[in-house]
Amino acid sequence: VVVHATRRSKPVAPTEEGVLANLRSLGVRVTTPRRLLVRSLIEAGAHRTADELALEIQALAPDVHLSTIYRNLDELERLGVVEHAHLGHGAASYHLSEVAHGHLTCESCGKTVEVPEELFAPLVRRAKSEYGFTIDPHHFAMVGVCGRCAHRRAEKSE
Amino acid sequence: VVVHATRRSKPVAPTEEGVLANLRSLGVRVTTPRRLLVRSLIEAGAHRTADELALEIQALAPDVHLSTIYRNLDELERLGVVEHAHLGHGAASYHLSEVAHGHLTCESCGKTVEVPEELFAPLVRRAKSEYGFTIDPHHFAMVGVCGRCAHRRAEKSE
DNA sequence: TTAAATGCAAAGAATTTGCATAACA
DNA sequence: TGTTATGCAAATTCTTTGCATTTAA
Repeated sequence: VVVHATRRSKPVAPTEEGVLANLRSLGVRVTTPRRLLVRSLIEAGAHRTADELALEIQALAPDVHLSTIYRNLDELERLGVVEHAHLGHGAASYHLSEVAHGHLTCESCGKTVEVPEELFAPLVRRAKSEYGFTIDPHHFAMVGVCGRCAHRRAEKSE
Repeated sequence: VVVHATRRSKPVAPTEEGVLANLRSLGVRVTTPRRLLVRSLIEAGAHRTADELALEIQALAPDVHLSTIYRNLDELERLGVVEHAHLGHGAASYHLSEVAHGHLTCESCGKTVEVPEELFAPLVRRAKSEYGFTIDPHHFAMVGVCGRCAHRRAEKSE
């Protein structure tokens, strides 16, 4: 479950045909599994594990194998069309590449909030100047506790 | 490999007997596997995967099983003596609980730099005020590229 | 027609669990 | 002595790989 916590001037929403045309231009063949994968990623509008994508795709084409999905996600990631992030202890989450953003994942309810990259700016800046380290703030989520769960916990302990 | 990038007033270094006494006081039995695990964690002074700990421990007591190490790490974590962090795609890293710190892990060379928690302060503050989200900055590393690797890459592309 | 992509089965890492046995307190 | 912890084997979860077959271009 992903809550989009930020309104920003959104890029033109990717379309299935647009993404596929892009793939064709990169010399990648357009196959049924790929078409369905792109479709699921667009419709998801959020993060999906390989397994979740498989379920959606297999509803339309039962033969598409999980390994094909993994292979295609890797391929699309190599091409810069897709990214994955680690939002917690379990499986990786995949989503179409868009405007850079970070992730806050609640340990308690599992929800992930997307936040604008600029929240990470001070951290990124200091890591660079003090440690020479260039942070990629997208790949691993910051984990913690969301407001609702914190509130619920506070009530419980009263 | 962990580079300690920060000098700070360090807490009293934990000793094997100290940690074990603490465990005893918590009603936990002191066994050979536990003693060796605590010893390895202290001597490591750094992050170790369960596997690495197993190798060190099995050099002294070959029968200690990896599952015992996982169970004990879980147990010690529940007691607050140990913490784990995800520094990249592979296995989790375990270390004794100490002063809170964050992790910067280089995707290129795999080295991890420990940085003081205060670097995360602005991010933590804004996540709290703008999204009601309480970040735990220790559990997942920020990944990126360290200065040395960035430098090496820059040279290569010249 | 032919290189690229697929489905399937099987392997692989990391971690967890069930259970009979061993050992701390 | 009575739990608690252990060793072992087997199961689980997530992901990758080898290979014969199919398919897009």
